[in-house]
Amino acid sequence: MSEIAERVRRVLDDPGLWPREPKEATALQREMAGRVREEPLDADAVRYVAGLDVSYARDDSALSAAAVVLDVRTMEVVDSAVFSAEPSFPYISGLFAFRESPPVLEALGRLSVTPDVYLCDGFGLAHPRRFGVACHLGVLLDAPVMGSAKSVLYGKHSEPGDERGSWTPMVAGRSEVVADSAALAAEGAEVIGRVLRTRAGVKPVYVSVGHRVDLEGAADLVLRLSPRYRVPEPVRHADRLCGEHRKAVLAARDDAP
DNA sequence: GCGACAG
DNA sequence: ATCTTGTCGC
Repeated sequence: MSEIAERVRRVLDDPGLWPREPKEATALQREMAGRVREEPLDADAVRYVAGLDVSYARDDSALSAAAVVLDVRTMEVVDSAVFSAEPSFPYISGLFAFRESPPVLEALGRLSVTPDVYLCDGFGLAHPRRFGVACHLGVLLDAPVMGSAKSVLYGKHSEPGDERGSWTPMVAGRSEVVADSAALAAEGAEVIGRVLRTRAGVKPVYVSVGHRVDLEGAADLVLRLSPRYRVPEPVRHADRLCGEHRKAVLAARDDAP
């Protein structure tokens, strides 16, 4: 069994990490947030990136998670894994990780290639308690994780320029669009993420540090991973894979009750 | 108390 | 997230 698979098993089997009540989950986030570490990420040294995503049935009766590993140097898929089950935690904004992490970890435990860094479809530090799913997975695995979300949950930001690669900082505070978030950052506001235009003229993505990466390195890598579409390639692949898997599971279930 | 609210 | 066809625009 791989090192990651062992770590995954240990984490999933620890009942103390998976509270059933929102109140306890929030308390656990506050506790675990102190373990997040920001470290320099040399995007040039990264080779394998794992994109993570989860797909749900409309009635919430099933879910499928996928992890797809890409070689950044060729942008080719080198490994992938999926896992299906029933949701064990409701969707509550801010407690997203308690719903998505278990199936994602199960998928990660089934990979053969060990990723250098993981990319979540969601936030890391850009979270009310500075502990989004990217931080959560990072701390549980003690691995480099970054987050790339498609909409804002928390934080003030201004709109980046229309060109691909243009960006503005996200700073702590209630979700709000401001005239100049870079000025707020320069005045000392806590920078929690970056609004990044991965495709000219298209809505940007929101990048934040999960664990053991830095914002600069994460944003650099996310941009490289998005040469053509708004959403970074590893996440696009994972999105497609878990969606197909989830549909297949539902079809099989309704086909042979 | 009211509104917001990753996927 | 999911349910869904066509359609507006470069």
